[in-house]
Amino acid sequence: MDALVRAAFVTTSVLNRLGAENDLSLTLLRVCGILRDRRLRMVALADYLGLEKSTMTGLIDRAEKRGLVARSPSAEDGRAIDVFLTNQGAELVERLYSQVQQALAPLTERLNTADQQRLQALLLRMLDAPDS
Amino acid sequence: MDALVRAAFVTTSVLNRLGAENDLSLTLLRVCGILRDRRLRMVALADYLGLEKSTMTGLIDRAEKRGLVARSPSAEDGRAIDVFLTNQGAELVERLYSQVQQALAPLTERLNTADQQRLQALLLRMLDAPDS
DNA sequence: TATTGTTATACTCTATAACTATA
DNA sequence: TATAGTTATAGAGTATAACAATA
Repeated sequence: MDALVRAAFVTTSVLNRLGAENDLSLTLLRVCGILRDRRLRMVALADYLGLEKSTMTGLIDRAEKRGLVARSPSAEDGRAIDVFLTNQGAELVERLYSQVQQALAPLTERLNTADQQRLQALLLRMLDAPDS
Repeated sequence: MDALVRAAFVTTSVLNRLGAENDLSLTLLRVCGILRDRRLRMVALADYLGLEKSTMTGLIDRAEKRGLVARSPSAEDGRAIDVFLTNQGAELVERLYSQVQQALAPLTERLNTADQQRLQALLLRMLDAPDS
């Protein structure tokens, strides 16, 4: 339990630094990561992040102003707004993705390949297990 | 790598919720956790968290106003200020510590005891390995 | 000169409450 | 009535730059 918390802080700190180098807060980094392969409405995005919808408005305002994401009225629901990555945003996400891999490598490579796979398998079983 | 990041987000979200229930931001939760068994000066605290010392001033101001921590001039260095938990702060930390265990239990208990120990051993080896 | 801490300032993140428009 | 999104407001977290006190 302690190890899990420590690992979370170390990992978050790496993501935080990487975000800062690209002028992204951790939250905006996540937003972009979530939108990598999806288009979501404001409320769905807020639910993903555990934030209020009014908070999303500000986040998406700033990301839109920087050309990373765009808004588009939903075709199905006149009230809803879809959010998606622009080309520029998509490029940034791909760049970030490989930066994250590189930045975490010094950590993960302290384990040999077999142990890395064991760790991943254990984490995934923990994260993806059906609700108990 | 993906699993590590996901685990970090899930764990952080649990800590965040627990902090919010006790009116503590994630950062203030960490400050209290760090001070659990130490007394540190402002700069050392800032280094631990990877924050600027001016940010610490605000954080400690608010924590002090709430009676969780206290400041005291360092005996060794006339410039330095030591920060430590008050009795009230220490009580809160102990309460929080067991809340964290309980809140993470649904997650960790998806693994049997042997696998929990394997996971912890792998994480610790990753976190505590000597610099490569 | 360098370090410790604070202050002033500005911006981001966040929630709550009130509002508009659509369902 | 309920839901989706925005706006207004307020407070916390954060960094940068400038400062005073001490080393």
